[in-house]
Amino acid sequence: MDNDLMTIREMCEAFDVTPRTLRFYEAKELISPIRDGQKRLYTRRDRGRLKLILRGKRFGFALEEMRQLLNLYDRGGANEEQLKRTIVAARERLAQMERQRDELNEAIDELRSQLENGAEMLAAFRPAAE
Amino acid sequence: MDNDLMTIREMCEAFDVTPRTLRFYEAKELISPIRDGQKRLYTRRDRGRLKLILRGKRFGFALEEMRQLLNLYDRGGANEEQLKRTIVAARERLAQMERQRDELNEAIDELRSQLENGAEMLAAFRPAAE
DNA sequence: AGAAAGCTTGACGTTAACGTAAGTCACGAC
DNA sequence: GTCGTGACTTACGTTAACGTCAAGCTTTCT
Repeated sequence: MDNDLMTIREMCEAFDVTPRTLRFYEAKELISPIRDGQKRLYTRRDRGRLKLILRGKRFGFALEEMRQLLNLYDRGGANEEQLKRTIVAARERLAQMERQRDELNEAIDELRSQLENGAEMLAAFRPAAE
Repeated sequence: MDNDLMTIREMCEAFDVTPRTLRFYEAKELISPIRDGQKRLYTRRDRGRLKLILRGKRFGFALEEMRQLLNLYDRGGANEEQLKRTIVAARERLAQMERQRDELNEAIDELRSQLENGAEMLAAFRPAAE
């Protein structure tokens, strides 16, 4: 089982990303595959990190934020203090996401009500109306 | 009542935007204030358009989209055909927004459930866990 | 062995919506 | 007249997350 080492191609297919993305993440120090000559080989650790990175993206975390979180873990995830920071960061993000969703909902309601007014929709786009 | 003409400063305060923003919108042909010498003077029409632009932004419309919508209206909002296009555009945007919100909600639920697991949150950020 | 494939690094390009800096102009105040 | 103030134009800078060449090195197929 060379199941443990994957080429860049395999990684791309497995995670549905482009090679450029993986190299980019590496340049940003988010992952650090080993080298066989000049080729990159990704370990299970890399896959784990990538998985988290992609998940983080779905949460809206920026890559830099994810890097910090991953580093926090590396330097002792067992560390109570570090863990707390991670949790705090996550909580803040959660709050952000909820605010964002609320605003989005308001905008949706507003736009929908405009639409429901049928042709009165025009009023919404009537410049100097009245 | 010079209520009808406003300077760039007054506009900025009234709408909470910077001068740069107004000039930028002008460059993008979203508004077109008249000139008193070299100074810009904004009419009620400009204010109406700006209001719509800012509202559109809250809806997530890009400036270019707003420009098109505003133009549609200008060239005969009374035109049945144009109106339909506007409505279609709005409907599509609405659908987009709803999809976006749904995804956001999923991410929120996911992140929240991680957090609710208290310290198990760590698991979410545990690279090669298990 | 020669060519096609695949990987690599490097570096510039892209998009949106302005920010920011530099140098001019014009006008009321003194 | 000239100083301060505000407005103006022009143009480059910014941010994020890659995309898109370009050009060279290997490995692989035939």
